[in-house]
Amino acid sequence: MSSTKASERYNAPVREKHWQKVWEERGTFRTEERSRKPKRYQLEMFPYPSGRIHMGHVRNYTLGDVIARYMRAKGYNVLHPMGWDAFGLPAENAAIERKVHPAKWTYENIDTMRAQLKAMGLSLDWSREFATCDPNYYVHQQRLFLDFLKKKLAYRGPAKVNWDPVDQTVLANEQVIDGRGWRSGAAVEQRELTQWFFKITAYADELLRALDGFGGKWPDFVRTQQRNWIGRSSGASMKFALEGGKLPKKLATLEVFTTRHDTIFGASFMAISPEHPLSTHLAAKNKDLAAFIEECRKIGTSEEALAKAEKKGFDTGILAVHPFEPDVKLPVYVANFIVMGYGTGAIFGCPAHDQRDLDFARKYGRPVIPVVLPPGADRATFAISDEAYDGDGTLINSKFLDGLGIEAAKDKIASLLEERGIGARKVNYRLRDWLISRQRYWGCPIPVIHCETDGIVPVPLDQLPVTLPKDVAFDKPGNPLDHHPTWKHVTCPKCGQPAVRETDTMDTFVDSSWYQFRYTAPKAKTPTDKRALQYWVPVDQYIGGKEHAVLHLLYARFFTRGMKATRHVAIDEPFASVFTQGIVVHETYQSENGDWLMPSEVRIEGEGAQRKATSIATGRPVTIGPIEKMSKSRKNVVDPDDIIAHYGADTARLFIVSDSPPDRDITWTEASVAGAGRQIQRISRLIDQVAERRAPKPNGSPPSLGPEAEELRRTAHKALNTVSQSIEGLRYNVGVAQIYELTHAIQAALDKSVDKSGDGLDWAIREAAELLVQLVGPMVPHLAEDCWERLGYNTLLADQPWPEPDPALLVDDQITIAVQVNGKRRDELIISRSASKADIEAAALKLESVTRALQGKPVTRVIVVPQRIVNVVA
RNA sequence: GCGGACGUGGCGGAAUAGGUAGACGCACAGGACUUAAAAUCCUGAGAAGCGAAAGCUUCGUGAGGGUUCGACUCCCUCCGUCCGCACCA
Repeated sequence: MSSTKASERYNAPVREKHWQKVWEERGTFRTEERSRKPKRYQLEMFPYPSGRIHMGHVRNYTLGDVIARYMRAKGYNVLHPMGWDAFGLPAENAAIERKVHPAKWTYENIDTMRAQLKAMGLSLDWSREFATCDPNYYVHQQRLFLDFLKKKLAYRGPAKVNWDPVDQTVLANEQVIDGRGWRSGAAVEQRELTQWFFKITAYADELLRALDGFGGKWPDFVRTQQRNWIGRSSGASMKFALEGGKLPKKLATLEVFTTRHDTIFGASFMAISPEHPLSTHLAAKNKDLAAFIEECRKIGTSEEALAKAEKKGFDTGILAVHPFEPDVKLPVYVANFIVMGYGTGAIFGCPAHDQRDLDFARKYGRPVIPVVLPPGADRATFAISDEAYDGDGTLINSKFLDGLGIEAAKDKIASLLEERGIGARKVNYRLRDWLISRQRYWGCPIPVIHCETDGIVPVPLDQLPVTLPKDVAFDKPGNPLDHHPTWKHVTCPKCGQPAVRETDTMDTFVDSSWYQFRYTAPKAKTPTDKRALQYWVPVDQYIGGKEHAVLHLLYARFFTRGMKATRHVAIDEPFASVFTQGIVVHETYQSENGDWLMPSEVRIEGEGAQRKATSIATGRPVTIGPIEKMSKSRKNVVDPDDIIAHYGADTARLFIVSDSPPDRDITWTEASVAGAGRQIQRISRLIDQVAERRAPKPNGSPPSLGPEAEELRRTAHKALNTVSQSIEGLRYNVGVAQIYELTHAIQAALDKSVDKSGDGLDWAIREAAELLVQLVGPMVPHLAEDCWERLGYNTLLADQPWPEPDPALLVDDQITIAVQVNGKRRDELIISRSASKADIEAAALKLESVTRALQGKPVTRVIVVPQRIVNVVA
């Protein structure tokens, strides 16, 4: 490059700090409190303050920031807040392992991470920041809890937990490894505790039905997974009389829930859960059964473990009488794959038409009677081997049901059950109530008091918040709140007698179930502020990880309904639109002795099959492993700070938005980051060259333009159109590709025209360059701001309205369409956009390439799709 | 085990109301600039084959089948990878 200025490198780290200061000083991203503008609530899932931000955060917040900045430019009053999901298990682990108080650990992490996020140049309104561990936040959550309690949306009930007998503590499923506590190594037991629940099942049907209205706004997979999670199934309850043992009256009939009551004549056994009252009753007098149940307990509480376990049963010797064939008696087993939490915790087994039942029947030698004949199958020869048949068909071997279809048979059985009073049509849900009790310190205290005389007493509102004691010890096993010397001892607010506080804290999913509302009025004296809510909710676009597809998003949906029932909000659904991003993945590296190495500790040479890695520290060879999700355990992490310090935040941001579609996983590679860094420099240089031209600012209507200038304008306006659409559709990678094409076009124009006047090229270059700067603004905001200044403006780019494309420049008069012969492309045709079918056909048939491909065969048909394609069929 | 998604050159990806597959970028090769290197710019390229060249032919979107004038796109079967499974967040 000829000029000295144009060859100067853009010093991103320095300029980024400058612009961040300018934005902060001017309060550029402060949300307007009172505004006539339309609102836009842009939210990304807030982070858990684990220590330092990771690339997943960088991705999440970059994706959101692009929209937030774009919407701001589009004239919206944007709410784009940030806070901290600050309660949770890792803080307590740190307390145990490093003897740091959870609060200290958490707030130090928050300080670190806040500084890191600020270095990313996000357009956040930091004045609304809060942490969920702050009593100013959780006081409102306690109030919500009490309101839920009043409405019976919160209640106490029994639940099974993983109990570590050595650590005297409840374990999370992820803390149970192969049936043992992760810290103590002790065999984990199951204990039944009285726990707090939220009554999410009260809204099961509503939560399910509302999903239908999310089409196009929520990812389909999230909707499907939530549907499956709620798991509505309509079937029937059915009572079986029991024989063969002295059973108390309550246990003498066994009720099951089934969705396949049509297959009742194929029933060959009964199975009940190890936790079923009948199991417990029988085990009291049967040591072998008690041992079996004990064995089942060791499988754990997770559904996954239960499903993977080998199916086992224990014959109780009790028999169940078939409701429609009194002579048929079915043995009752206790089986490890029957879950107490679903239906009634008991089933009848029909091996021919259910795979699990079939596996069980084969194992325990129960008969397999087919009762549904597949269409076209021969009744005489149809048999079940090792695969159950769960398809459609006609009933056989089923007395009065024979010949009926499945639905008709279900209907008949259900009617009979109801007539005889031994069952009924029933809708069942897989969804269970939300267990919110946690026997942990670092969570929101549940604000109730247990009194011997008055029972459960809510803490009076004027005594909220119930704050966590600061002086806690983590050296003893168990819940620190429980063995704190004074904290739990209080007087009953009702009778004044000594009483104890609830020492359970809330699941941290509660904290994140309503934070989206708190941002709209973070300092309000009540949980929410009506006026602020009215303007801001719902969240217009929520962005976060796929792993939250069910739990977090479903809980927040439930909580919103609960808050509506308790008059804290007026809407049902918190998130109008949801987007789930992919994860950030990276290669893994292992030294000879199997230790994992960080990417920064490895030197890579060569490429393809020749690619080799060595340890920088030792010079020894390193094995390059598969590409996996970035994780501390695999050490395949790249610290965002290092990237920002070296290349600048814009490079990290550009890397995030180029190439990979936001919803797919993105592979972090050093080469691609360096590539993004080069693009930053390229744009910077380009703008310098344009600025040096001192071309007129493109105010008013364009001068008369030569063909090159006209072409450049078309390219620029098409890019503007594509980029706008790509941002709105969260397909940034497509927009970035357009931006690169635009930079090429501008560069080519710059190289072409020197001192030529009258063709308006300088004018077009100037216009294209300004558009380019505006288009990259949401993605690489610091660079864009810098370029805007270099183009001679003393305004902030962040305050500029988003440009509008000239529609006339978006459509070409001449277009190229493909010409096929028998479906194979043989040529192309440049033709007027408005060409008729006949014109296109005639033009195509005249082509020599078409004649040649036809090889003299007569044309039978010509398919013409105007503006797209012509296909000559011979 | 159950539920859900994804699969396109060496790599990330583009093209979906079924209509020119491989835009754009990375890596690579050649060239320009340079004493040299870095940086930068230009050019090339899916694979195989034919041709001196312009160019032409065939094959190609995880595998196999189907629908269609035409399939990355729709349907069926299979394979692989990833995510969730209720106390991680």
